Amino acid sequence: MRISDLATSLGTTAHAIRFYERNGLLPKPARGHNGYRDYSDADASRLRLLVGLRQLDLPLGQAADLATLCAAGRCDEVSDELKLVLAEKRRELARRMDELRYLDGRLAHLAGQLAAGEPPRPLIMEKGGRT
Amino acid sequence: MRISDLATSLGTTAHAIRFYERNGLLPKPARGHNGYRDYSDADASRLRLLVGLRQLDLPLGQAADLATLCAAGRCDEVSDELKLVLAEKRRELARRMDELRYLDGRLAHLAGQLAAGEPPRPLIMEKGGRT
DNA sequence: CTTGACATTAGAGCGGCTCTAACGTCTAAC
DNA sequence: GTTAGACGTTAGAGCCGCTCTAATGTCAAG
Repeated sequence: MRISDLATSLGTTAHAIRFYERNGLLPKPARGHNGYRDYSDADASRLRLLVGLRQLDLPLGQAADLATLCAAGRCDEVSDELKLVLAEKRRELARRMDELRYLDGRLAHLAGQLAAGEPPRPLIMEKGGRT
Repeated sequence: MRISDLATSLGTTAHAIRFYERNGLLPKPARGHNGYRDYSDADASRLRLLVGLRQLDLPLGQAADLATLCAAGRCDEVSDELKLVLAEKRRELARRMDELRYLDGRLAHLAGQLAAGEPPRPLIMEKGGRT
């Protein structure tokens, strides 16, 4: 299987796959007589796991480590690790959502001020303003 | 006013301020006899606006442009521009929140599967799997 | 034979800082 | 007068995760 077929089938790009390989996150695949990368099914499922974990927004290094572990036949350990990782990820996500909600509140407030012709106080201080 | 006083008073860092200057986003301030940067009140309020806009998560370049415009005495134009920018930003924020919610749903689902001892299907395919 | 789509590589670029190294200068205490 | 420690200066590398480019090679179809 060639690189862009693999990329397409997993919803990523050939560029990204080469990037992973360059950075040692994927093993170097076999090469055809022309030098093109030739991916086995095992290569493909390893990459599928990596891509899947990335889609869960795990850091690339962590995703790669887990994919490696699973490729080494220790998928059970991956599952255990994943339980912890997912829980932490959800907490992080909750924090992030709070931040976004807070920011949206600020934007809404500011937009209201601007619409009413008020000066956006937190941003612009009047020249002579004493307080 | 020296750089780290300014930084502290605006909730940013001396590093960041120098970074802005290096990249032409802020004018070069006066220097004391020792070569230290010496910021005027006008410098400070310009930076305050820049920092404030950054806290609204506007892109740095855009924040700097608006701060420059306001420093040039055209704060009214800034207000007008800001109305549009904020509206777009809120739409972007809404999209982002949707993404996070979707991701959280996936994580929750997957965590449930793992807790039940099921294989995390979208990630790991069985060897002999025919479908 | 040509066209066009694929492949190869190393390396730069993105945003927005953050940090480092290697150095100069100020202030206060002794 | 000297010393310690907190500040300042600079240019440049590092972070993340790609994304894109340039310059070149290979292949299948018409």
